[in-house]
Amino acid sequence: MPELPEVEVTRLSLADRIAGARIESVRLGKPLRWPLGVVAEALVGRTVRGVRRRGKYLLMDLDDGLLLLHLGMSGSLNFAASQPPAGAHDHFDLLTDRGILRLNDPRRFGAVVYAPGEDSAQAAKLLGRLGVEPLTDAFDPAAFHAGLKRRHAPVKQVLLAGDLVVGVGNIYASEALFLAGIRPTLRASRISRPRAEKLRSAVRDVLARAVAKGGSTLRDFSSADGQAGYFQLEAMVYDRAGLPCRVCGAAVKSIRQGQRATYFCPNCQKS
DNA sequence: AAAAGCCCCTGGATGC
DNA sequence: TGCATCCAGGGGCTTT
Repeated sequence: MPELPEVEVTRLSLADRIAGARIESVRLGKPLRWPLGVVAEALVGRTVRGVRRRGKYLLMDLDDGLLLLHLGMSGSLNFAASQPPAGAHDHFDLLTDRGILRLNDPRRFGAVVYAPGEDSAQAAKLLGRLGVEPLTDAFDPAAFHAGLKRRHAPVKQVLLAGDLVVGVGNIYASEALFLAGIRPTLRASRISRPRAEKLRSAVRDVLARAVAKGGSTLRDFSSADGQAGYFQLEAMVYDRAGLPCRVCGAAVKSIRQGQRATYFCPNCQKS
């Protein structure tokens, strides 16, 4: 589920409502990617200052420290005045004086990490390897092209890796490459400057439009106020294997790259 | 340094 | 109906 648009939509649906909330208690379900353990007690009494996003991480600024949330493959947040009894996949509740923030994550690839201060080694390690934010001016054509030049892997996998540019997951990588007319298997280093600029624009365009549509709800994503996303209805190639390309009518192809499905139009993306 | 695999986990869809 | 197999929006870690 959650690529940059879904995480950003979650943030937008949550930030204003939770800002200023005082944490009263924490409920833990099964362990997520890393067990939060007794550290949960350190959260009690803290106040939430705001919510930022870095790549696919949500960063909750506290009056003392930082709480990192990652939705993994199947996670979603819900923030409401009250919550039903915790279900089998509700693994983290933050009970505050403004409502309860609940993380539901069936596959448990998500994570909650508490960074007590600026010096949290774990947080620094996780955030330190992240590439540039695609929707900011820091995502500039020259640097992006130079980064691609340095990589010999297929461009789809370079986009997914997240160390050059963050936030592009499996849906939006295929979509951006379609918009740019680039074959996903093309080695990143072989992309010309003009095509790199086209790809940069495509990445920004598809991510921004997906945020505007509330993200993509493939099975169960919803924002923190329960809204589904609708961008999946506009997908040009993702999950459309065998169906006609919306531009030229050729059959969309599906291949596997690094154990993930990739979709492209063999006619619109010749190289 | 970069690339390629492996693995974490659960549930839904498909096929026999 | 039951059971096995494959696949799914991510990414950290280990091995080449």
